[in-house]
Amino acid sequence: MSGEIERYERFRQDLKAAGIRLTEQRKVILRVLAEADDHPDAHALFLRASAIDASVSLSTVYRTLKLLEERGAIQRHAFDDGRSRFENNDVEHHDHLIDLDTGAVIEFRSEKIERLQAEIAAELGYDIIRHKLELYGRRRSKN
Amino acid sequence: MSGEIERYERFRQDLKAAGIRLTEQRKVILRVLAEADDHPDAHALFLRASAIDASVSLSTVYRTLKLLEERGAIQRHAFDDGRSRFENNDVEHHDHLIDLDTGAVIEFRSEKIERLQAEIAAELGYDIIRHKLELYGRRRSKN
DNA sequence: TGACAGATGCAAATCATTCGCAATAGCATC
DNA sequence: GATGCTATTGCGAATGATTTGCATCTGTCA
Repeated sequence: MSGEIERYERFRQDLKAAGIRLTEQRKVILRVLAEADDHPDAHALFLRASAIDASVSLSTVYRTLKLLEERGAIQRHAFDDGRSRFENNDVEHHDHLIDLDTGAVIEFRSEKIERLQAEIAAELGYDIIRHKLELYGRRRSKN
Repeated sequence: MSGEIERYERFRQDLKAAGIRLTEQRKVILRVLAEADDHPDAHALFLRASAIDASVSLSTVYRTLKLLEERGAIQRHAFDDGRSRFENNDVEHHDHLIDLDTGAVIEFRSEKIERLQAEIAAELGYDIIRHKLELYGRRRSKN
């Protein structure tokens, strides 16, 4: 995927433009995030970053994640397992289906559901800022 | 609402049938839950229960909540504010719209969305066990 | 190259929740 | 109604994820 490099560059530009220092640790974390195509939690990202540069601390991982989340560069998800999981925010919006047996996360998107949500909120007098749709399911047995 | 008394009785019967002791503390917590028509967290429930019977501890509130959740008598929700909120499980299934400014929780239900979710899961080869749909929004300005 | 504000690592602090343990109290039995 | 066994309780300590205080370090820009 060349998308990873683009992603990394986007992170980089984004921080630069905001006058935020591009430290060695941040570079490593940005790289790890850019390469991630799963939904890692803070500790997993810390492990991946540490493997590249041992000077990266868990605190900095948390601080950087918060920074990127605030700038809208990544998304934080709170699935039902307690900790937060992160994902690049440059992809098209989608929802998640979590496999209850394996913990696997499958992404999907339904235009119809998006539209219905907006309609429902409007009826209730609200504008949706964001939403969360998670399906928890089991693989359908093929009998 | 006379529903509260029925609810309380249902909790009571449920625990009794399972051979679980009906302690003074549990009675108070069951009552508080039966009376709740909002989505209180553990600490809020603890405060309400303490007001009735000071001998109720936070630990017991947590233990009782877990007990009732496991027995399917109440539902646990993990909105984006970190802690768990609880709600009676005898009401019709519904989803939630959370007011980002006030924290208020509005319940709604859409048959269409329910159906679409099942369709999507089926296409991906899954059966939905449960799902979570939360809309986070702001009151629409009336101009 | 120097200066300084922003960033870092570490350890300690939070916050919600759980757990260990000795003391207590349901509840079935006598 | 008393007795005994075990589930349950309150307390405080432990946990796990995340945040924060602080002394030290390091980008960045002049």
